[in-house]
Amino acid sequence: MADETSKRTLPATSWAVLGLLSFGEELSGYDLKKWSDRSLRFFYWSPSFSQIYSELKRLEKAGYTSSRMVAQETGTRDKRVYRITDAGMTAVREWAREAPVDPPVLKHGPMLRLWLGHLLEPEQMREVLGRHQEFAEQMRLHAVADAQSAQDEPAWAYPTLTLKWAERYYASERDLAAAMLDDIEALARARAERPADETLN
Amino acid sequence: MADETSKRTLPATSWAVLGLLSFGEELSGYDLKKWSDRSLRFFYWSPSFSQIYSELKRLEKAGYTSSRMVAQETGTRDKRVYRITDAGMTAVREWAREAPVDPPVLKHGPMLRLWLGHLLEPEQMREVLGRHQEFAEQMRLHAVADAQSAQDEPAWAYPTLTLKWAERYYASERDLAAAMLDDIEALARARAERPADETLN
DNA sequence: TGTTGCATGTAAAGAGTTACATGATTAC
DNA sequence: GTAATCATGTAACTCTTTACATGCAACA
Repeated sequence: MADETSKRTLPATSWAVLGLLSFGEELSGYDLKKWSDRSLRFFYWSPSFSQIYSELKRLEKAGYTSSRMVAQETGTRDKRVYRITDAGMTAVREWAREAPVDPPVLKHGPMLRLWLGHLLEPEQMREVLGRHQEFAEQMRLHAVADAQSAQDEPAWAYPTLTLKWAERYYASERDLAAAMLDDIEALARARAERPADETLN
Repeated sequence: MADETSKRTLPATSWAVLGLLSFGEELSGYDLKKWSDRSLRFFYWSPSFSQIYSELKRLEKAGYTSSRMVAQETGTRDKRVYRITDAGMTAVREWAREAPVDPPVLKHGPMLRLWLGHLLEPEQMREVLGRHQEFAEQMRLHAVADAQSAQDEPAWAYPTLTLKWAERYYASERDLAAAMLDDIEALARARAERPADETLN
């Protein structure tokens, strides 16, 4: 209920936040940001705090969540916790089952640089790829750690599968960088043998 | 020259468009969109026409490109073609060499769905992954085809390397989907043997 | 005393998309 | 005739981030 028309027009990020609540827990905006950083982040980027708060407002307006203030015994500022409603559960289930799946979007900063290899020194290309290997390995390790802390919770079975996917994804990213380092070496050797082609760089 | 302060603040998309021009060709906005679809798209999404036109305006204002109108002999509407200036070449080289590399950003629609597996039927998960496999394979084939049409052009050596990277990347995406299909089967079997855990779904 | 973590939110700006408008040419 | 391709651009809108504001508690 509440605003029926907004149902179809919610952006994917709203559904992601509602999805986080669909596991049944009562969470604050702050909690949601943390959960998001440990799950969504590996395959769907993590929204900023401010966006999470505005998504929560939108979801509540749509009747998909309800909230209440909780006084903190320890003395810190009171917090507002959110819970998914029946209408929200119905809506997110319907979205998950019926909405068209958005194609994956990749904005790969390191590749954008290497694509402009004619403007770089070979050493700079190696550095970009080396840093990317480290980044990918770090992400892989975080995915492993987060998957471990969720294991054996039946409710988290599918999130755990996506973390497993992420672990393999970042392992592949790391290996793809290594393969490209080899390709760059091969290209540099070929150019050294036949240096007539130096039209650019 | 022109607005020195805008140099550092240009968004990555501006640099991507300027990068497209850094290979030396004189191109129209329409051409740039096509080039973008055959290269950037595989690792950095392709901006819309309207954004390309506004980026070109911004780049010209910054003094990084110059343009001229060209009358079409065949009778179609006149077009405006853009060329990179010396200042633009200097700026894009400096950006490529010195600006911090943005970390890769992934928004993986199919994984967002599967992460909400508790809201889906197993059949729907298989369908999402099956479609994703097809998507990945199509992207891989496009990357192969585009790499082939650029081969042996020494100026396109690095773009060709990134297309090679893309070919492997999409092959990996395809294989990762297959691995996840197996994981889902294994999970379904485990649940069938021990159906006590049906707390959700 | 200063930093980190918890906790929530507003305001402003920028990035990027979709829809729309226009109009000629070519191929079916 | 009508669909597709070439070709450029504006307007409105949405998404998303950054910077800022506020304030307590624990810890070093």
